[in-house]
Amino acid sequence: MVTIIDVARAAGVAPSTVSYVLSGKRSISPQTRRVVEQSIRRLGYHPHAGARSLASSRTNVLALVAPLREDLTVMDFVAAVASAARDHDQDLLLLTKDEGPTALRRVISSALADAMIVLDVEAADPRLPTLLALGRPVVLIGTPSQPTGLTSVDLDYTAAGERCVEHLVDLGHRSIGMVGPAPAVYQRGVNSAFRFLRGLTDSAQAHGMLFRARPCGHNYDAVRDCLDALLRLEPTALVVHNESALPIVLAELHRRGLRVPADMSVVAVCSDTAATSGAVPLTTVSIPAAELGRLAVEMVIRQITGSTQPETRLLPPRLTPRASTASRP
Amino acid sequence: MVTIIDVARAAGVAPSTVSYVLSGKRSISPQTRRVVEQSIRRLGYHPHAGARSLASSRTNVLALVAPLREDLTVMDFVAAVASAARDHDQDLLLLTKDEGPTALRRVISSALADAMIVLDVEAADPRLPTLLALGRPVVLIGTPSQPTGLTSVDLDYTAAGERCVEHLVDLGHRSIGMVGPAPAVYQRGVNSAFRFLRGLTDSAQAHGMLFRARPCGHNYDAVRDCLDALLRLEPTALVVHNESALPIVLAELHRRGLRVPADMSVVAVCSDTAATSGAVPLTTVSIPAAELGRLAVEMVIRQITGSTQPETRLLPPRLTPRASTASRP
DNA sequence: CTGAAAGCGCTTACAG
DNA sequence: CTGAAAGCGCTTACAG
Repeated sequence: MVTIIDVARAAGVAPSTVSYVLSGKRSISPQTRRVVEQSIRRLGYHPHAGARSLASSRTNVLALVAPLREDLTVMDFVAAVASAARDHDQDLLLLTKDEGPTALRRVISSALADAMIVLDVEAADPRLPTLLALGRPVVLIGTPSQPTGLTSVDLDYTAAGERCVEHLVDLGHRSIGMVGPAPAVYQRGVNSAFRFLRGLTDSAQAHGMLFRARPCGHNYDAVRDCLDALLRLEPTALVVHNESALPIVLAELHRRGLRVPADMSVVAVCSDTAATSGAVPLTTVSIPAAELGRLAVEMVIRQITGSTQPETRLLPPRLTPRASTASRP
Repeated sequence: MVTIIDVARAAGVAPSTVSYVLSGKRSISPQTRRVVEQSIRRLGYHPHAGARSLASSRTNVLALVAPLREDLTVMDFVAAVASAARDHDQDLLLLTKDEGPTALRRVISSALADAMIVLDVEAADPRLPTLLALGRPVVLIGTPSQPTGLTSVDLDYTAAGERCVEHLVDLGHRSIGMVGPAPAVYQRGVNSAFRFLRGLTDSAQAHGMLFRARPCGHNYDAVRDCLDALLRLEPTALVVHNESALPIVLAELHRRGLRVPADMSVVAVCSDTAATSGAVPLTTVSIPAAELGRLAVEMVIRQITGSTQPETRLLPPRLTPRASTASRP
């Protein structure tokens, strides 16, 4: 292995000088810098991460705690965080949600990472106290129901609900049904589910609209039952907050002879990919995974480099009208 | 931070003894072991990963190089590798495919990981020479077209193609259409695409069946065109090797008044989740992501701990009959 | 069965 | 603007 001593010898300088060229922590004469950089390149030198971490107590590694279920949105977040991390010269350690609080403690205590980004936080999440106790830089993607003293970023789901209703009001709709996340999601206390529902409900009421919401599993029977229940109110529009159920919902509307958007408008909350891969491009409030991931990395790095106050950042929703919504039939 | 010296002091032994208790690399008296383990627990000691890596030249970290696109199967692989890694007390560093060969060199040279698991290898993959030159433990998930001197695991796609045809032959079908991966997949030279097609083609010919295959993008227009082309042969069965296009294919068959399986049998190559989330549970040859991920981790660890010969391991396909295939109409 | 000590490859005060 | 040296927290021969 090529060490800093090899580079120093090749460049005719002290190892510390090589270190300072690399870190930029003190001024180096242009000639010295040039010679050192040349040697680094010529020898293919890469600093030993462990040695660096031992000496500096910085790993330049971020840990991402993700729920590794089959879910395109999760994949979006992982991709966004990975790419943002690299843009900031950080590597990414991947932890799975089911490893629980002990894994977080282990990773921080053994100096495998400097900071954590945590996806899919639940209402009474057992990792929250641990995260707080660790006293390390943390950013949650998602919003816990209680203030936790931790920094978080999320889509403003309340505003997203309102935005959906406004869009449908503008199109003249008077009755809306909502296909929600699976019952398990509500049981786990995933806050975004409640906030989106709240936004819809309040806004529907404010506009004097008929509104009914149902949780919905993502298998055929669950979707059929859900639609049976919703269609009793004779809605002319459906809001779907369940990416996995989405294709089934569309297939089932079709089966019932309800054309989108002629007979039924559909607004979905999902990734743009999911929205545009079906037969009819869907009007969406998209989950800005790329932006949230990037933001999370930036905020966690700000915490690493200087101390900051815990804050909650909610991104405003953006509704993109596509072919699945139209004026009330 | 709690160090090995703190533990040693608390237990009244030398630091080296604590180290040996942890590693099990020499015999320790039961009393000493007990006292040391107690101190470790009481103090909440976690060895410093960097220090350990520096002293032992082992990181206990595996690097996974994944294509982070929106794809449930990729997610399956990532989840499988992550969980298998933890079962072997390894942590996981996540690299993205688009970081290219330099990232691999960087990670190995700077001792961030001991070994690599690489997904989504292409025919003329620029990472292959680098991987070989690194001389580190590597397992590819997928099969390069040329023998590379690297170990790999994959589904036996040729056999998978044959299996699909046999299943349909048994049901009396005489004409089969195949909805393939996107043209870009063939252009990238993803070997599994060619091998699956080969298996289908050869087997169809051997059974004297009509067979036509088409690559297919995963948007509505592409699917419509693809089906237009395939249906000219009046197939009674479709094999779909394109998870993203799958829901669109089903929707489009429906639109054309073709009932599954009454008018058209469908066999899909995809994850079980994708197969069972639609209105009709699909007959599949499933991609055994969990098994492949686990196997890859085991093989790479075998390489780390003792040297081994490069080998290629192909898992036999398993066809699961579900509701989407039936006897020829 | 256990200890004392060298050494892994860096960073960073200390000194000039 | 640069160097010599201590020290980060482990592991592992060496010794007994």
